[in-house]
Amino acid sequence: MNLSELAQHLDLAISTVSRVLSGNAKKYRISETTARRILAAAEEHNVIPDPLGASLRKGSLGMIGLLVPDITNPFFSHLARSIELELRNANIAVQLCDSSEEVETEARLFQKLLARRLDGLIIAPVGNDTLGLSALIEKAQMPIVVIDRVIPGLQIPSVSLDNAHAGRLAAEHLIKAGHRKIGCLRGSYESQSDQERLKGVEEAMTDAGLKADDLFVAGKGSSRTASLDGARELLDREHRPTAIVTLSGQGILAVLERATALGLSIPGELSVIAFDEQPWSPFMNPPLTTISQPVAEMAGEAVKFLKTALAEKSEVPRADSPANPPQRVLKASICERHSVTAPPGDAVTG
Amino acid sequence: MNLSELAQHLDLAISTVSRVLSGNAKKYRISETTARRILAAAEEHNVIPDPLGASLRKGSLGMIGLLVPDITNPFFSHLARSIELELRNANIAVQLCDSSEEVETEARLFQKLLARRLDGLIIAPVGNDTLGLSALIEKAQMPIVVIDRVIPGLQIPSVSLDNAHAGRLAAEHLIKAGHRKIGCLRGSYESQSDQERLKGVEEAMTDAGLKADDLFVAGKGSSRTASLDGARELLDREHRPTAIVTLSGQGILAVLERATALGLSIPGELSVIAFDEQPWSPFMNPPLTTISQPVAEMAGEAVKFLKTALAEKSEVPRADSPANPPQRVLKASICERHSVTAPPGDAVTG
DNA sequence: TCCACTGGCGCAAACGATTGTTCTGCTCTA
DNA sequence: TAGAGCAGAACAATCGTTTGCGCCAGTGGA
Repeated sequence: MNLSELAQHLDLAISTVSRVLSGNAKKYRISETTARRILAAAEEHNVIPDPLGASLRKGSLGMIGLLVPDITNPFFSHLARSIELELRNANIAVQLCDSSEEVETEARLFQKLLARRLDGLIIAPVGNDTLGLSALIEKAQMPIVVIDRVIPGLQIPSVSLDNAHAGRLAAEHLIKAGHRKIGCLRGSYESQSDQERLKGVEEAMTDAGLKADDLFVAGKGSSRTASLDGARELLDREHRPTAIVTLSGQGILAVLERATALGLSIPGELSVIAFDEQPWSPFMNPPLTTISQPVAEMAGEAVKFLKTALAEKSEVPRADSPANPPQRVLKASICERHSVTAPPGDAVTG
Repeated sequence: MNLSELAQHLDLAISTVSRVLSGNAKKYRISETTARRILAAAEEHNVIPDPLGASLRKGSLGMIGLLVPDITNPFFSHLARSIELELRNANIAVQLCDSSEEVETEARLFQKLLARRLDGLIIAPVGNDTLGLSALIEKAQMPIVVIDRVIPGLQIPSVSLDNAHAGRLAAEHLIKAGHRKIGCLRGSYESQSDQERLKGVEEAMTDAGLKADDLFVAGKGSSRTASLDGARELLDREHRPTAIVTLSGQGILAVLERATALGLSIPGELSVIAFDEQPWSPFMNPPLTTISQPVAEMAGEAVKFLKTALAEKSEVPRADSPANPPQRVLKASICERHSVTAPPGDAVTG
């Protein structure tokens, strides 16, 4: 039963019913009596205004899109949960899209989300701009906030991690423990986060007087097999690195798997540091030293940015260009456990 | 720019534009020439039909709701990903809702989803029916499929695990290894899955001639602290169980944490089996013996059921009662690793 | 007596598409 | 030459709300 039927049933105008049911009774001076009558009848016949009609009229869907590379990755599932929770209170629904860490899929999904005319978008881009995602974002007439990455030269609100700092954090910890040959396992080759983290590692090594030869990099994808190939590339060689940083996702599992297969003891023969911190990190074998991102805070900031963007959109646009879009960069921290020690045959202690 | 503006611009009727843009040009005998002209102009002015108008007219949103207890739980995030992926191909979007394993929140969200007039719903209920969710489901005029649980007496398509069998699987494995005193750590107290798994454990123990006294049960919630309390209850006693099954979620982490704190070696002094299998299970300390659910298959079945339900809905309802709703029950399997061994002081071997 | 005011509500125009029906010219055939 | 038949496109109803505006009746003041 819809509003007009209910109105007819009560012998009232549909407009009156609408005003009461949307809680604007007094604003439009509907009498107590009528309001009650409508409310009661609505309750009885289980009538709730169809949001579709309302959306059409109001020009707002009450829903935003969330595009992540992999909802299975705990970082993103935590992000998703926090975001959904926060937006729920503002009565905004969340449409979920998972790009499987593929840039083409990401681009396709982005288009689909745009076509759906949602109120806004929170997007955690997979990686670089091979497919011109940033151009798409720029053209889109829709509040968008980018999370986990900042797109250079793009005037879009973003919340991200200082990835270079995070990489540096890991590398400095290893260097301090005495390591000279450090390996890095990338996730997706296109991941910009990984590239920046790698840069941080390089800087720390340079600062410590190490050379480019001392840095080993591998990894061409985030799938299990791709990670395993990368781990093999790093470990199945004569002069292997004495420590490895897995730059994202579940790379750490691949390293552990390969090390186990080779009979390498961790941290005795190989030290490891993993992105990101997880609930089970303390219970791995050995307990993992990890780099931890402030997930909840990132989600909170993203939602805040989105809300202000939504508000600005619904206002009359004062000037053509709004104030500089807010960009927030957060810092990671290190969780020291037992997967890092001095390299074999080294007497140096942290 | 919308269709009518484009139509005006081209000096054509909006209906013609609509038909071409929705790909029904030949069905309505629009000439090649006109079709091309429209397509080109649409491309140029970046016109895509607003799905809102279409939805209103067609009475279908092209979106379903997915209500899970905790998207952060790998079981559900995998589920979500599979579901979203499969529905994407059918051009159906997914709205995500996370009930935080709280029955009240779940009920509230369920109402909200109903109010949104989505095309359908996939719901993985938290637990029992204290709040009459099943009644709500029954009344709802909307295709719904229930996943991970079957609601007794409810004629609704469902995909679930044979939880009793899964519990039995775990218990039998422990009994075979020589254990006589078995502990179970529940997640949420209301979780029906956990209750059924527990029942399976009980049955296996009865079958093996063990008594009710030999079964220890604890756990009042799925949060980290609640789990930890449960673990404490099980382990901080004189005559503690020699083996523990964690019935869901991340209970295993709490058991490991408490065991570590108490200096209990696993599996030497305490054997454990965990629900569910995870990518990192093999790399825990010790590598975990787990009970594994066929997640992808469950998601696939759920989507299949939902699709047929959607199709039936759009058809003319032939009879008042459709055929018996499909209910599929899948079996779990056990992944044997190294967290189970004979109990201390026992010579029995598997 | 008349006017101004206001409380209470109805009218009707959007919002943006889809689709059954109708209308206008043709061409073809008898 | 006229009726049939068809291609091509326009008309208009419809989906379910929201909301600016207008209408009517009663009340108080002048």
